[in-house]
Amino acid sequence: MTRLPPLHALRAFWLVTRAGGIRAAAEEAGVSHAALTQQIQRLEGTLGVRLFDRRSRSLRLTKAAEAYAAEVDRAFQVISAATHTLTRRNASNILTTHQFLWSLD
Amino acid sequence: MTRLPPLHALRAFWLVTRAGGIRAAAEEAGVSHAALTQQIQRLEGTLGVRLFDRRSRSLRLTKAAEAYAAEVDRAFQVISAATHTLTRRNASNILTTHQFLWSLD
DNA sequence: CATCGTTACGGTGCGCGTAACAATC
DNA sequence: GATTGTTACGCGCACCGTAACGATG
Repeated sequence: MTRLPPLHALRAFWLVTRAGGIRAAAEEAGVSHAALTQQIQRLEGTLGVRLFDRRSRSLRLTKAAEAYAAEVDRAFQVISAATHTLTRRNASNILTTHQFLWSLD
Repeated sequence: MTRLPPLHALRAFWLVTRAGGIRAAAEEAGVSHAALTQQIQRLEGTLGVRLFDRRSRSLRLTKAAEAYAAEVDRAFQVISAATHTLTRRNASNILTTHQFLWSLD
């Protein structure tokens, strides 16, 4: 049985865990922090699992979410690397402004 | 530099490569075949790479796309497995009808 | 003529931004 | 008061369905 979570929400989760915070992740990815908050709430809702401990004004991964974050990171890096090798250099001119969001250094 | 393609389009690509055809993939995933066609066109457009050879009325992976399909398959299986272990059994009742689409056996 | 992929056309909810808020350092 | 995450509100297009089409075995 193969069932995927909402992928854009998963991407937001991935960015936040990498950056260590919502606002940092938002700036890196070029999106608003409100968007990331919504996506993470959606992910927690659909999974039925609390992914972050809200402590004061910072986020920390739940124990259950730590292993998950590691696997998600692995998966997105695979996708990123494969996409990069596929499109040597003929892609950047076709991407719309919307795809240019969500690109990190 | 980390840049992700449109993830729903990538998911469609994944389904089609697994099922060996658009209509088969659509039936498996519980979506319309027209939706899959659109997603794959979007993916090819944003990547700037032709992923399938259209021969008569069947699809065959391009040489360039073969390695890509393998990596994409790996990534989605990682996500699927990790999500499954994270949500032992407390998730299925929260999923909306929309998430129930795109679930395979 | 049954089945394939593509195209045409609309509707709707997801994904996003802007702007405000509450809370901690 | 500077900075954090959250909430409120609204907009546009990505995403999907239905229905028709052209083409091949």
